[in-house]
Amino acid sequence: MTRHDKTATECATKTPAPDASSEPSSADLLRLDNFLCFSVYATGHAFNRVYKPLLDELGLTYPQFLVMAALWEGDDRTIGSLGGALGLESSTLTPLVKRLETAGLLVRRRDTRDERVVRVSLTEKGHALRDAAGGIPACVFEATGMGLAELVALKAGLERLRKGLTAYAQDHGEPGDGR
Amino acid sequence: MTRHDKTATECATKTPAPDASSEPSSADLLRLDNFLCFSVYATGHAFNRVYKPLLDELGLTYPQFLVMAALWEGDDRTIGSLGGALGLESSTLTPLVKRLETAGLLVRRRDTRDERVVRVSLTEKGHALRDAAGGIPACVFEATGMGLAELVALKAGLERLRKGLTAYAQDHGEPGDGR
DNA sequence: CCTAGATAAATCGCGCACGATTTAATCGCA
DNA sequence: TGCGATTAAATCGTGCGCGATTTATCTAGG
Repeated sequence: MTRHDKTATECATKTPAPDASSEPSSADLLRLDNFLCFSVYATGHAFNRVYKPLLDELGLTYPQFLVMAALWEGDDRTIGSLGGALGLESSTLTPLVKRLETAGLLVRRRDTRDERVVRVSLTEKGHALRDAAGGIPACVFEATGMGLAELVALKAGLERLRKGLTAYAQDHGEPGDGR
Repeated sequence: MTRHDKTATECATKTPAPDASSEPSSADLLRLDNFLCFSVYATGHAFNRVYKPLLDELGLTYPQFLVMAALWEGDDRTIGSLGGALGLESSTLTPLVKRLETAGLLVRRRDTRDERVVRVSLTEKGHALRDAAGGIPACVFEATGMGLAELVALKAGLERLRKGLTAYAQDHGEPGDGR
């Protein structure tokens, strides 16, 4: 109660007055098929369904695959660094990485310089998996049924969107410590 | 074992031979920042972070909000119909809808014509919530930091992509019952 | 030194999300 | 009519994903 967040009502007041008669009604604005966020949400699920059979062969889930990809790019990283790259919290990564360790793909050990941080590094098996995963991008590209140029443009738009949303969440989500 | 899926290796064979010296290497193809799927994945998380404080006021999670939006669009729907609209399984929806019922936003009752199906309909409170949610689209639009035209184009691209991925998953994911 | 605050992971509880299975009702067809 | 096949939800087990809290370690200030 004491906390004073920006409310939906506040935002609504910023909506330009409904002067233009051709403007969509508020009813329309709440239609599911108008939601960009729903497109993103559902496309994420669709990607997952394409990846699943491919990743099953490797014994990975999709988030696990992303962690492995991050490690193939740069080995011997901390949990925090992985979290930064993937946008995930330690509460998500810790158990996920432990599963990858159980699978023998990596090892976790505390940094000797600073015992707080955990360094994650690939095993031989973890490195080897990269070759097995080599065919996946081509598969997924084929699955999109779209041209390379379109996909590149789409990705650029998404990155812009992501940046905007992240900046906004930073400003409006955090409690008012304007540090 | 007996099942014979299309494997990543199979797909990989469709990859043009690594002859062209200017082609991106397989190493590049596995770079995280080249993954469109990662952009989609991370943008979904970013949307969630923007929605969370807004939906907290309504006492909804993001998937719950989508279900409510679907019901605002068309009330008295079955679990299956909701699943079709949102791309979710009954195993996801059943508990989610039960939580919305506990919150007093809707009621579930079995169809008298066909006792297998469950019909979900909004309560007074469920309808009323629509007004409280009215400001959200404007908030989210503001959060994107992008223009309307861009967002519309982005959504169109995503829908095309989703359609492609879904079609592919249908063909390649299902066991070979080409009935 | 040694303690107050900061920092990195880990832990806990909750809610998705799915595949596989189960339960219950309906349909089809001989 | 009756009984196998189909269909709709529900149930179960596993793995994300997050916020809030906890634990362990490090850093600064006195």
